[in-house]
Order: sequence, then structure tokens, then C-alpha cells
Amino acid sequence: MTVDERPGPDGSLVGHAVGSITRLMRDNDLMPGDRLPSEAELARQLQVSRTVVREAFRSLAAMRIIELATGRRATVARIDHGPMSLMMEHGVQTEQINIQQIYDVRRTIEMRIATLAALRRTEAEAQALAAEAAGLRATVEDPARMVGHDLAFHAILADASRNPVYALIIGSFRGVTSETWAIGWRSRSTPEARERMLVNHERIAAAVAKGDPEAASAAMSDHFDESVRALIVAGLS
Amino acid sequence: MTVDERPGPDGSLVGHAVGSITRLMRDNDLMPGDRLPSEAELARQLQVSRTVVREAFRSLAAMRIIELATGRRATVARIDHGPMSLMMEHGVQTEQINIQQIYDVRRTIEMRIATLAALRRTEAEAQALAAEAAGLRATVEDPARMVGHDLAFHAILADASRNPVYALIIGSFRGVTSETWAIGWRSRSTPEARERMLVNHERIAAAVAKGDPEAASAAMSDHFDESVRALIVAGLS
DNA sequence: CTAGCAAACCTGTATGACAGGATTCGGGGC
DNA sequence: GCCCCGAATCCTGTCATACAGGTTTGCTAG
Repeated sequence: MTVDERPGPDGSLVGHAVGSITRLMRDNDLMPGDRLPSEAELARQLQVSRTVVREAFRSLAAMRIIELATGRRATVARIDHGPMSLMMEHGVQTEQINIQQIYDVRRTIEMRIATLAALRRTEAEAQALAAEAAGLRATVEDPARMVGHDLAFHAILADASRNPVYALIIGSFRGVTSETWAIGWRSRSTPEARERMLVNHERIAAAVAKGDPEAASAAMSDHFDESVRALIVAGLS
Repeated sequence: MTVDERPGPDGSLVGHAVGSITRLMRDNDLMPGDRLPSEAELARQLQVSRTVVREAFRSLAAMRIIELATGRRATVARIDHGPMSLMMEHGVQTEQINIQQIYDVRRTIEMRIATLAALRRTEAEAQALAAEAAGLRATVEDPARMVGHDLAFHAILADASRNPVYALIIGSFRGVTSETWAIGWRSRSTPEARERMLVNHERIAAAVAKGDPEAASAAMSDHFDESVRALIVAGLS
């Protein structure tokens, strides 16, 4: 396993190292779990100090392209929504993205997810979905626990689409959603409004369990109509 | 501007530092362009070595949450699709994601983008779109230049949706798309097949220019039907 | 052949140093 | 009083070295 010396994109040595390490992974067809050369070895091959290799590793680890652990060599990582979630939170925090925009994207994507999940869900997923919908209803007095059920519900659904990219995107909204969820819930001030929210989840779960893609998609659409309305009531722009 | 000392998520000092810096940005409402404390200053406040602060900075810079430059202080960054693009490439490279899955997501999202763009595009965007469609037709003999026009076409459209999250997601497919685009193009072996591809872009541009959301969405749907068929012909799973 | 242990390897962090690039601030000219 | 310029200062990028743990490897003893 050797590394070539093409200069990286920018003039920086770290940028160069990141490029070289990425190329090394690609050229050697490294798969998740495979081990990379040690920092010292890479430093030698790239003719830079260990500092530079370490910073390059940190960059790749931040994107969960590789995984670092003390004492162990760096390994190729499984893709994960964590970094994307942080990026989204940053976007919202710095007012480059607003919550309504995220909900528009979520509606678009989750309607498709519902369709696919209705066609592809396993029996276990159908049951897990029903359980999370029931969990929502059961914790109606404890918003802090409700948000966990809501997040889990949508995560299971995304997984059931059998397309990891959907799961990734939904996961990337996880941080933002968990921070704003309570606002939406509080804005549903009447028992009727709250009941609608609970029923919508149950409808989605039922349609997916029944394997009815149109009904699942329609229920998801209603769910987002209702949620977006709640957010508007709350004045979240 | 000070930093508290809550321990980070994992035991690592770098993880702690990343958390503290993130919190510092949030608590002080730092906006893109604003400067962060210097490495030495943070090292002092967090009671860690500059090494740790630097690695934390690298992590945040990898996600484009902050921006680093020689001699200058780190600044809060504008959100950017670069890291997401690298993550997607990694996912495809390691066979955790396949091209068809990406195309399913793209179809879902770009149909919505077409709808929004038809409603919200500026005059300049309508013209730029037409120009890129024309560029595609003009460079039909040079796939390397064609892919640039295709990427630009979809990027302009995404921007015209006036929802940066759509632009972000489309951008995250940029790397993968540019690497597989040529395969799809080559698989369109007849002049008719190639003409269909060109016409579809022109139809989208025309519908968006006319401000007809249904037509734009339908044209986009046809575009993806055609593209996905081309990829299937090419045997890309 | 296996279990266990020691050596070798490896990463996380700290310290100190220094070469440029960037910022700042004071002074001089107008 | 204001603007421009240069020097002092600050700051980042990189290197070398050191050492405390954690991990892997390989040898040895039973």
C-alpha cells in the first residue's frame, strides 16, 4: 500500500494528505472496517510530519469517512448522519436555513419514504412503527419522551424504505428536529389538535403495515400539513 | 467570550473542545464571517494544549462549520455541500450506497425543486437555465464539457427553489454524479436516445421559464425516467 | 496446541520552536 | 484632521520530541 505524491487541492500539506489518504482508500478498495496505515507510516510515505497526518485523519474522521480510536489503527467507517446533522444545526443556528425550509424538504422526502416503506417494510418494522405510534400516545404528558418516539418513528420508516440515502437525509434533520419539536407540540393547544397529530402517526403506521403505498403517502402528506400548520401557529419562520 | 467546562461527549479532549467551541458559537450568536478566539486563547480557556484546539478546529473545518486560513483567525463559515459530497462519494465507493438509490432520491427531490423553481425563479435564472440546456446541446461531442452543463443546470434549478436545503442535497450528489455521468451518456447509444435527453432539459427549462409548476415537475419526471433507464441499460446497480 | 504474558506498536496529548502571512497601530506627510 | 505606510505584534502552519496509556503481536511455558 503506497501513496503517490500529487499535490492536494490547496497548497496546504494537510489538504494534500487528505487527498492522498482518500486516494489510497479508493485505489485499494478499502471497505468499512479495513485498517489504514499507521500515522507514522503515512507520515513517512507522504514525507510530512505526524502532525499533518493526524490533522488529515481528524478531517476525515469528522466526516465519518474514517474512524479513530486510541491505540488502534484508523479504520474505514460506515457512513453516518452525525456530521450532516451538525452541519444542518449550524445552518439553522446561523440563519442560513429556516425550519420551514427543512419541513418542506422533509415533506417531500418523507412522502416518498412512506410510499417505499409500504412496499418494502419488514414485519418487524411494521410492528416497531406501531409501537412508536403507541409510544407517542402513551407519553403525551411528557414532551421530552415524545420527541424520542417521533424521531424513532421517522427513522424506522426511513430505514424501511431500503434506501440508505433517505435514512441519511432524515438523520441529518435529527438534531434540528429534536430542538424545535417541543415548540410545535406546545403550539397544538387544543386536545383536538393534539389528537390529530397522534392519529396521523397511527394512520401512517397502519397504511405501511397494510402495504398500501398511496394511503401511506397520503397520510404522511396530512401529517406534514398538520405539523407545518402547528409551526406556523408557533410563529417559527 | 468565555467557555464553560462541561465535558464533551466522549472522553477525548478533542471531542470536548469541539463541543465547547460549538457552544461558544451558539451562545454568542456568531454569524458567518465572525471571528473565533485564537488557538492560543482557546487553549488557555479550555486548559488544553494548542494541539487539541487545532484538531478540534480541523474537525469543524472539515464540516465547513468554521473556516481556517493562515495567519487569520478562524471564522464561522457559510454552509457548503463539499463535505456532504465527500461523504456520499465515500458511501458509494464502499458500496453502502448505489447509484440507483441516489437517482431515486434525486428524482424525488428534483421534481419538487422543479415545481418550486417554476414558481420562484428569477428572470436571470430562467435565462441561465436555457443557456445550460443549450450548452448541453452544443457540446454533444464532448462529454467532459457536457457534464459541467448538466451539473450547472441542476444547480441553478436547485437555487431557484429558494430553499438552500435542496441546493445542499443536490450539491451533495455532485461528486458522485460527475463520476458516473459519462457512463449514462455512453449508454444512450442511438441519436434518438440522446435527443430525448437534450429535449428533456429544454422542456424543464421552458416550463420553469413559463412559470408552470405542473409542467416543470412532469418534465423532470420524464427526465429521470429517461436517465434511470439509461443507467439500467449501462448495468449500473 | 493453547493460554498467558511481555515486547512492540500505536494513538492521544503536551511542549517548544520557527517561518511566513495578517492585523494593528503609531507616526509622518498632506 | 485625515490618510497612507511601515514596523511591531499577533496568529497560524508545520516540525521535532517526549511520554502516558491502550492494542496487537508474537513468544514462551505448560
